[in-house]
Amino acid sequence: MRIATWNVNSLRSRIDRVEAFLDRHDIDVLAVQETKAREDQLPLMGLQARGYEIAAAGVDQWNGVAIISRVGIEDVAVGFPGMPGWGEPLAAEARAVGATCGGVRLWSLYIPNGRKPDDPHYVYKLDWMDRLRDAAQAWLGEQTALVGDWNVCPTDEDVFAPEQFKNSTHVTPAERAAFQRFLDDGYADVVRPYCPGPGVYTYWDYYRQRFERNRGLRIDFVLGSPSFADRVTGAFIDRDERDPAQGTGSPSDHAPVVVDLD
DNA sequence: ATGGTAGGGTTCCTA
Repeated sequence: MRIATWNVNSLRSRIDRVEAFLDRHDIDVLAVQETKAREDQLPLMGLQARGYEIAAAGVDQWNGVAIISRVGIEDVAVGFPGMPGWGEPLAAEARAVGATCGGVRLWSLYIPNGRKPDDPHYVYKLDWMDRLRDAAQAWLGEQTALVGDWNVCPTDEDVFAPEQFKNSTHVTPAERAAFQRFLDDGYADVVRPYCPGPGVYTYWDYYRQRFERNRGLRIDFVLGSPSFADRVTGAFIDRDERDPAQGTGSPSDHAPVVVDLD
């Protein structure tokens, strides 16, 4: 089974690239973030024609997430118990959707950006991560994958210019500690062993030709529970999908991350 | 300290 995660920065404007990506790499399950579409706006026709089903966090928000699967989608959950806003009508901005696909419990996540370290959104980000951690501890015994845009660079090696990010979100000790706690609990970054750094990123800002100069960040991760990690046989970051010179239409600012399971 | 690009929730806001 082959799974992937990709912050597409609008599913509607990226649908041609998404469909081409699914075809090219023979993807079974794709978790997407920043769908920027209501449920009634999702571009389903091409996906359904390819045999995929979709589970989306059904609110009107730019941070929306979804899971696209051709190996079944069961037990869909919008948000997780304890998530800030969980159970409320808008489900806390729909930053998390979980489903069981082909025996794997997959969570498509958009961790709050944080905006600025002195912004209330930064406090919300740290709280959100801790609440996710609380819930995720209960899933360690299952085949669980926490995938998506974490908006955290775990080490200086994951930032093209650490000195430029000194007073920015994504690299603060508190964010790194919040990320590290998932690893301490037993979740593993299953991609890094196959994509060693430095200079390996998943996101490049649109401006200043950051991609062309490989000035990026590594912020998209697949964290696997032990029984999930045991099944991983390979992984890669599809940099070509971030290349404006390749494919149809403009690219997302993130590249997809692909993981193979036995 | 600022600005640069992309997408939508648009003539501004978020990333």
